[in-house]
Amino acid sequence: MHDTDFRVPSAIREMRMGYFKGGFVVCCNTYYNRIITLHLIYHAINPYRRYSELKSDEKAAVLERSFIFSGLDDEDLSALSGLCIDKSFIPGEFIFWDEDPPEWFYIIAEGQVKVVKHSSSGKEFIIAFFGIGEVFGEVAVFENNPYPASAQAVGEVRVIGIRRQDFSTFLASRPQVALRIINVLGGRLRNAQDRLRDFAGERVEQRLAGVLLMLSNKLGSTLPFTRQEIADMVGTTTETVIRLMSIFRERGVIRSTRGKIIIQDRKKLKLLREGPPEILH
Amino acid sequence: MHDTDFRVPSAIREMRMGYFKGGFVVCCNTYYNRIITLHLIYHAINPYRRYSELKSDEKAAVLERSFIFSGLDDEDLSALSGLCIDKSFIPGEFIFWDEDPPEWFYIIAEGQVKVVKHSSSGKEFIIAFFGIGEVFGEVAVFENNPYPASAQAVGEVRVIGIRRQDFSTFLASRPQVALRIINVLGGRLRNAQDRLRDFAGERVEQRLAGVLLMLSNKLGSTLPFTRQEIADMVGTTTETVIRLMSIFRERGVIRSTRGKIIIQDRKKLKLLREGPPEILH
DNA sequence: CCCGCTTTATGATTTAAATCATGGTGGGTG
DNA sequence: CACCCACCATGATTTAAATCATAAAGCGGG
Repeated sequence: MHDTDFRVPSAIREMRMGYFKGGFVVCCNTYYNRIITLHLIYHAINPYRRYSELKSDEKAAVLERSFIFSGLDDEDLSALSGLCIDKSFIPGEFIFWDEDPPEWFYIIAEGQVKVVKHSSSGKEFIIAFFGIGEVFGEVAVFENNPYPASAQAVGEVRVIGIRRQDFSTFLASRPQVALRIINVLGGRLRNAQDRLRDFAGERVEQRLAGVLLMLSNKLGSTLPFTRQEIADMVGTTTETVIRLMSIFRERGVIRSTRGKIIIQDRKKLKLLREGPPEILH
Repeated sequence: MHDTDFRVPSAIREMRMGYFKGGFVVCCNTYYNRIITLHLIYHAINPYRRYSELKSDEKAAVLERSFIFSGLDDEDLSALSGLCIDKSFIPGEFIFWDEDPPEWFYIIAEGQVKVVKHSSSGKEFIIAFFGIGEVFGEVAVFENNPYPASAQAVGEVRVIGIRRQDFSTFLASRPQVALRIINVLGGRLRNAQDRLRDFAGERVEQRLAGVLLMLSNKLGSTLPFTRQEIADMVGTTTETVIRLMSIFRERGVIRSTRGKIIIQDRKKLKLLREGPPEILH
């Protein structure tokens, strides 16, 4: 692990006034005669980051692997890859921050990225995980509004970035790419709305089951997450996740080791997501 | 209300048994040897609905008023309006159901539409309200997946519909419309993610304040909703909303009459949304 | 190999909100 | 007009989950 290790929630919990802690600056803000705590978290810039390590054809290969650009012909691909730069990030480093101006649009070449938001009380909520070939930061870029959330590297990450303006002009003359983007956005919107419904109506047990299923659809049956991270995705506390996971384990739904969860029985998990077990009695 | 035949939502089709209760039909379905109760709602079809009441240029006028199509020239507008039909719906009637195949893409010409989802326990959750000039059902259409939620008329509603296939071909050659749609989807995605964060991290009081603010941004300071509807948007119970609204009223944040809420003090509402009052002590 | 730190684990207590219960109110309708 | 029904209101009770507390198990580094 590098010397810059970022753990947000613990640092924020007891904050009242601005201070530095573990690479972060945590501050408070007065607003309408009341004190509202805001957390602005700075991060150290990776001193070893280098640009333009990938050759143009390597970039094109990455672009081609992504859903959005996979339909382009060679000419368009090379034109686009000429616009790209690549950046690498160390584990835990933030690629952009909530409220940052939307300069870049990113495609993941290597590693995984989590997109998070912090509630007013400082709790972290993981909106999404993205893997190789997926894009992120796109909403802000297309709307030309500040990023609506922060993006953080999970493990070593290498991304390809395209400037907002360059991408807009590229897009204006490629309707098929625009249609792909509409597809991606539609899928994400649907996903977000499903989760919304779950949050509004369902119990934590069901939401947990839903998140585990969603993750295993994406990553297979072995999930490299701690209970803490799962809790941040489900929107609950670590203790509650640990308790429920213990129950799941007793019932043979999952197995787990430190920092890893193995899903053993997807059928049972689906049942848990669907209905309250009380119906059985 | 007119009593006529039912249109059966596709989710109901594979149900085994069911019974009526207070306007609902409660169905049971066997699934992995367990009984899961689903509450699905039948509705009457408006027997008086007529098609093609609007003339072509009236349709064009509606299209032009919407954000998505406002940039089109007259030629495109008239081409598009030729593809449209219009339908009217009575209060409470469903325009489409969750899981229905996505045949139509709609623009609201008159009235308001709410998009809802039902949780596995049958509770309704209102995902969004749309007014004149706004589109809905678009996610399903672009993805060619079943509608992810149901759309229900609030009051008398008239919509303009475009067939999925027609719209796709129209879109393929109009990148500027595609860009508009990307914008709209982006905004909705951002909105959904904000709400997700709120649901995960914040207390009901804050979520209620957030929903009231969101609605008043859209509709002005007089909101034509019952406590029940607000509860469905916040994802809580009617009683809780009534209690909190009473407190809000005592504090001078809102006034209300039957089925109507008047926002008196937006600043206080913003405070309520932001932070837990405990910080004061 | 020990020390410190993160993760996992589990019990006890508290609390926010759901649920249950009961009653008032206003507005439309036969 | 009286009746019903949807809406608003409030109290009492229950419950799911957060919070508080404590500790064991893994793992990594000096």
